[in-house]
Amino acid sequence: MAGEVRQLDDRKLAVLRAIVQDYVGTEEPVGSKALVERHNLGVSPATVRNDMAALEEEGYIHQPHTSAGRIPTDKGYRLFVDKLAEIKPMTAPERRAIRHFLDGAVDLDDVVARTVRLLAQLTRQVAVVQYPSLSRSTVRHIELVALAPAKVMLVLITNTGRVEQRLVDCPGTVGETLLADLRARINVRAVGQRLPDVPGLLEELPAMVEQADRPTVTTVLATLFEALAEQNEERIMLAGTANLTRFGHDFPLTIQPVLEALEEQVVLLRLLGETADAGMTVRIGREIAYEGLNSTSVVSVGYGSGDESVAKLGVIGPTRMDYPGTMGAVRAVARYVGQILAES
Amino acid sequence: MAGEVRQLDDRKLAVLRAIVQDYVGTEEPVGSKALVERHNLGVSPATVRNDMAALEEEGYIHQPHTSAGRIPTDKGYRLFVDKLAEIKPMTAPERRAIRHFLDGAVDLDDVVARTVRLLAQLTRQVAVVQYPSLSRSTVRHIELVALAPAKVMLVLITNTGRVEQRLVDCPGTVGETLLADLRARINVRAVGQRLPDVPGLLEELPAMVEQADRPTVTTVLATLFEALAEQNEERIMLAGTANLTRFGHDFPLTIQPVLEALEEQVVLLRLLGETADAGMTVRIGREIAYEGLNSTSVVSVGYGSGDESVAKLGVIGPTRMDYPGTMGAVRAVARYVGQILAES
DNA sequence: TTTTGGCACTCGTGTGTTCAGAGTGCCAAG
DNA sequence: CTTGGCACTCTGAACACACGAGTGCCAAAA
Repeated sequence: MAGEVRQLDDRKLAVLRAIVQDYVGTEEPVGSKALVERHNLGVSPATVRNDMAALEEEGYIHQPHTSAGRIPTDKGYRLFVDKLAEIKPMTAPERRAIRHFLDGAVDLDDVVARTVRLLAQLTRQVAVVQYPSLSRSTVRHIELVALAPAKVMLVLITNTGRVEQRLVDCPGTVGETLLADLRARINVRAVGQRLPDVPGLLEELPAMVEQADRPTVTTVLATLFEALAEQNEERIMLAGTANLTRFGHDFPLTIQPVLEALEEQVVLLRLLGETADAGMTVRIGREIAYEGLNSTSVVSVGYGSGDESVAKLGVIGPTRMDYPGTMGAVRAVARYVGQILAES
Repeated sequence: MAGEVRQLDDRKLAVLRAIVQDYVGTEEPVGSKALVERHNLGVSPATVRNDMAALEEEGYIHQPHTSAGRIPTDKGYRLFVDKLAEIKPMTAPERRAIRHFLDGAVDLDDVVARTVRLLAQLTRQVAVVQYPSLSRSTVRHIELVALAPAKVMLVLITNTGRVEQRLVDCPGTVGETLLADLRARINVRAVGQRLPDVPGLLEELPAMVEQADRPTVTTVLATLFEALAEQNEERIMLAGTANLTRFGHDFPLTIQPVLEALEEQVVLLRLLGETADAGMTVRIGREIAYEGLNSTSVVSVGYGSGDESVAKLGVIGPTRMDYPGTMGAVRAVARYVGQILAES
């Protein structure tokens, strides 16, 4: 085959870039004449028309009706994002605003709440932030408290500031000595470890205590493991749904499936879950597995306290979105949230 | 004045009722002819027209344009709700479905989540459920745990299953004896009490410990009081926003302010807060204080584990909603949630 | 006094027509 | 390969027009 992807010369790429930029700006199909007027391409409309024909042939753009301008296709946006666009860095005032906005947060809930609102405001789209998930974070402290002779409260504190507690009904009375011993043994092994690794590190514990205490220890550990494994606890926060009103002109049809998708935590979690661990992920239109979101694009990225990403955040908007700007905002916000988490 | 509210005779009321019912069903202005056809009023269209003129005179209905049918005004809906409508009880299968749907809940979060989804589905509108609020509930247990020499974790467990925890930085080292003493004293006084009453009951505590420990005790208590008072923690859960797409035909204009309002937890909290403690509250259109919701109606009611209402839940929909049905669903769901909470 | 039928009037909606403008594709010349 | 010219297509706005639903009013009937 003479090149499965026919090579597009530079000018054609420039034309595509211009089309994307103009269409994102005006929301209207863009014609050859308007193009040469707004961008100094140094060629005539006729030339641009030829290029457009080629681009359409390759599936990067298409026209709604015969006598209309061109609109980028999903494939066109894809090429734009991959090859033609630079992530737009935030301006200094914007960075200040972000910092200022996030610095006021008092606890983890507040950090997430502020982040999601900020992101929605910055991008003027729908923002989604996943709570720092247990499975990626590490143990800061594990506490055992006797509430009654055979009742123990277990508290798990993670490095992301999350606290989980469980009540444990033990098979027999639990002495304060045993509890203190257990507490010490658990913490010395678990603190600083990633949550999924903890069970493995505590396997040997039952064997280390007196025969009589084993059932108790096993019970406590079982509850702890359960708390550690609790994947259901992956929560998500949403903001900016009002921005959906700026979606398109053909309203209810476009917006309803999106609203429905946004109500399904499961869908959103999977959406964020598919984000690459490193770098930013952009999914465009049909690339999105969930059908209801087929006319949207998702820009998402991981964030975390160290270099490690502990959760994801992102933005959902129309495929016709300002990719460079959105990507810049998403990246910047993720960074700052990471810093905030690291500090606390 | 010869009666500031002119008496409307029975037939006029029947006409109003018919207008409301038809308009809710068809979403289109209803004319005199259509009315006599669908409801057997036993009079001619001309008579109905006279009644309509009277109703319009009194402000219960109005016509969008000269040659159109009539639409109920907020005042008309108000009269309908107050005098003309009976709350529609749930059918047996519906009740079974509600019960079945809510019975699977595993914890408080889950109860609220299921409730709000159920309500949205049942009414096909936007549902709002407030978490059982701290201020109405009572203390089940308060726990103090030493995490470090001068660091104490405070855990507050309420009868509604809610858990709040706080880290306390103490002015000096905290001995285990002091902590145990404090824990016992606090619990003996606070357990079973309503949250707002607790501070008053613990006032005397600092005076009961040794001089040297007073700062510590004061600090711990301050944090506890803060947690108790935390009104911000009044959380809300939302579902059914996709139902907004069935709002009206003049889309973005109607829906945007509503979406914005729904994002403001504060607005929703105030909205629910204004619900009467006993009985169901229906607010219609302009009766709602918040401007963005002026073209909606809110049906809300308190729910709780005992006779006591601990929180509110409700539904937000277009003023043109099926009031009897919505009120029936809201009442039924509130009852069942109350039962579920009482059981757990 | 209330109800009813009749009638003229109003006005929104849907339909068809026209027209201008934007945009294209193609072709032949530069 | 680029460009200007040209014929062609198609949308959307503007306009006219007829239809029909619905009204208000009035005089007669109950």
